[in-house]
Amino acid sequence: MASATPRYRFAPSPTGFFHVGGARTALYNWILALQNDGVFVLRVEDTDESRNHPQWTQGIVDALAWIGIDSSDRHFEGPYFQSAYAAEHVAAAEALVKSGHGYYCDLTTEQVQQRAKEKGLNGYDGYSRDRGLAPGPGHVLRFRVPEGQTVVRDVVRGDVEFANDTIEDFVLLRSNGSPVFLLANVVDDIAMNITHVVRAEEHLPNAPKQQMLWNALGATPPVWAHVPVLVNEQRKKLSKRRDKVAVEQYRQEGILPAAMVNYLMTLGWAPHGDTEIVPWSQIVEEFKLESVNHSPAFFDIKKLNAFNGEYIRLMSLDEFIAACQPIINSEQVPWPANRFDASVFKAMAPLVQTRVAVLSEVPALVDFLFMAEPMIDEAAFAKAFGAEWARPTLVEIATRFEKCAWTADSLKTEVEAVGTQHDVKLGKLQGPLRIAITGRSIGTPLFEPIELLGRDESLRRINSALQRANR
RNA sequence: GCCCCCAUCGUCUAGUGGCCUAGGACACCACCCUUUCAAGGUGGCGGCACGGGUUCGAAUCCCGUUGGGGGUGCCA
Repeated sequence: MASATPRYRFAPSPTGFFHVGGARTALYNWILALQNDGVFVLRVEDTDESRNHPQWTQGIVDALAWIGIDSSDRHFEGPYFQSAYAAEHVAAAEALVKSGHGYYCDLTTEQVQQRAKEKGLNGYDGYSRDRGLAPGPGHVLRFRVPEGQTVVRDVVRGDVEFANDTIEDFVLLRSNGSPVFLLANVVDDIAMNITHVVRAEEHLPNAPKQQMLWNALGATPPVWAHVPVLVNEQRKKLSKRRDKVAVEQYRQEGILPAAMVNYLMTLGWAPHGDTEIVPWSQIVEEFKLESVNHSPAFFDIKKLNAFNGEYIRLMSLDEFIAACQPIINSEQVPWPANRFDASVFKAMAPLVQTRVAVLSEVPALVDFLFMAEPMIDEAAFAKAFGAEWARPTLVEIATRFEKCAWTADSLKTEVEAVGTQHDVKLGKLQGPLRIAITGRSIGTPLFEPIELLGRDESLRRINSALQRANR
């Protein structure tokens, strides 16, 4: 038998943002498609056409592109929107009635619950199974769940057995005639020749129902794989309301796509060896669905940031500067655009590169160079000028700065000389100077930016700080 | 209620019966380096949920308990 091209479908719902959990599932599907020369099929899942906001679908495509899933690649197909197949969904339902797998029922939700309660059952009792009702207003179409058991062969979990009598005759068509998601999903998968369904574990309880539908529709069920969900610190499934889940947001804050991808891939799976920071090529080479974990993983932003810091430090200086551009040029930046100086930034870049975990931290390390006045941290200022040596030493530093050579090295030498005279270590002595120049008590090494700032402006800031301290 | 899944340091994981007095990473702590802060280096803290089996031998296999999570819609 000739083996067909494997087709992996990725089916996010159009919620207006792209979930990090979805990103990981997408990555799994994508890697599998690459490994097996298969196709990654993107189908946005919603049977309600009114929710097909093109910009949402585009947002998903963009987010996928950001993590390296390129819609122009030959392994990529789509995007499709589910409701485009609505007619086929209904046709499939009708076929199921003909073949005896479906039947109509006129009970309302309340009536179903009432009967279940009276009989001590869990769900629908099959009341209309043999009543031979015709389609009509108020009639839903239900699936006739057969006797026996359904075994879902799951690549990550092994065989999962469900006793069919614990599965009620579920609804296929609503009383208004519209297909439910479960049916639409299966019909689409069959129509698109999907061979592998790799999705989050929360869908596992639906798998037996879907598998029964595949069979009833005369198709061979796909290979199933239910991967563990991502959870928050409370061990609850990540949700938009409680947790930071939108990949767009991480992107905006300056998480590098490679770091995001690498981190995501260490959740529920691990590359060989003692290092977790590995190149994409190694991930593609080594990843195996079979070795994906069974238990939920906590999405740890701290660790993501640590990975990102690693990736930032792995970059060449030019790459780092290039990566900073979106942040540096964004409107969020505290300095006026016309004061920004690319050559100054370039000179600072090496000092900045080892000091940030995410790119959004970059502006705070260089902003004082591009602003007319540094933003003074009052608490830090008060503390730095609290020492009795603070003002006199800074006055001396200013005096020396007026005539010394204007290079970082000689600036440092001058400050050290003042320190020797007053018996204050450089580490402490630079405190008031740093506040005067940068407005903060921490930051990059000091003398390089002072050199960059120039003699006049540096002296002006020192004197301004001295005046402030005298108030 | 019913069904399903899960269980190794705080977190993410390695581990598929002897290589495990359980390895790595993040976080945390200490020290070194140092111009503050980082980065880097060195070291430290810290775990097989519990109880029964099976076996010469169990983190690894089986059963149970407990604990977590998910599903159970005429939502997707």
